Amino acid sequence: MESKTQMEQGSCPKCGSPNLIRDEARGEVACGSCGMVVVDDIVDQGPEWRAFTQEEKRAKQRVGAPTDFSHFDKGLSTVIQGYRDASGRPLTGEAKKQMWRLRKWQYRTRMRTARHRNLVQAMNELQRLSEKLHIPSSVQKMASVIYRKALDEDLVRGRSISGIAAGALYAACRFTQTPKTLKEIVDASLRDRDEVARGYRLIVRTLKMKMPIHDPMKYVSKIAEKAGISGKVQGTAAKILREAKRKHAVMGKDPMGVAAATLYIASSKEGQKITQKELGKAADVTEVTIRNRKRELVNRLNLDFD
DNA sequence: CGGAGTAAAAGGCACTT
DNA sequence: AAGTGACTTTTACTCCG
Repeated sequence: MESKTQMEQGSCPKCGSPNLIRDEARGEVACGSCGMVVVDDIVDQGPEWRAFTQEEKRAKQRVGAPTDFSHFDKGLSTVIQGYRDASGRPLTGEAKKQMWRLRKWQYRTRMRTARHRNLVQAMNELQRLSEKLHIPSSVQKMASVIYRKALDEDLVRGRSISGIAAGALYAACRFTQTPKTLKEIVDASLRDRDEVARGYRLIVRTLKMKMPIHDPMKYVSKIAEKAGISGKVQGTAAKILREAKRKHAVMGKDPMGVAAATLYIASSKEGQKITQKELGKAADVTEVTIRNRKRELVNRLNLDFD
């Protein structure tokens, strides 16, 4: 990841130095002399470009850090504190009570706006990811509900919004059996695999989500479409897969590999041969994996295979 | 070239410390 | 968060038709 920094117009409000540095990667402008962060909410939401093909998308894609709202009040807010007046005398009675109420409300509104800003950012990220990955809006909605819950459970504190958001989206996909791999989401995300996976795991654990088992069936049509395989072959593949599931031959294996292998068997059975290489490319697995799954399936299901 | 198969390296994941 | 161990996939290679 590249971290671009450049000089910025203006001067530091704290020390007056004109030596301001703009850091794109962190999304902030800081003073080069005293280090004070002057602006920390440079907006960098989704991409400003458009792409019409996957290749173009991949080529144009860059990585940039999201807006950092860790200082949601930009360090400028005043905290009403102490029970003394301006000249240092202790407050009494009515004034003290009033002060307490003020503080309470200030605290509440502050929390609310913090939460609100966090949500705005998270929703933007969910929107961006969903669009990029062509995720149905119902699933996106579910992801935002999950994110809200995660926020209420205080799971986001100390972690990145985009990481938890990507985790929530993956959770929504798994829950609704939407065929998206973790890898796909990670590739679209600003965060790395570890972070997204961690977020996902955390969400599943704390929200006690009961995930349906990863069903290779869901990937059959997806891979078939990508590889240009006919519906007839898909049907045959589905039949093989059902039988395989009945014999518990698919557990613990990469669902993509299993789906690709059944499609391979089905297509040669139907006389519409497709190479393992092509199939592997569509399913994002290697030929070896397809071979291994294929061998396993042929053995377990006693299929006759030339 | 497409495919079968294998050993070794590398990659998840569920677990502990 | 880093280490461990069982397990899976990938890499790289050989051999076959």
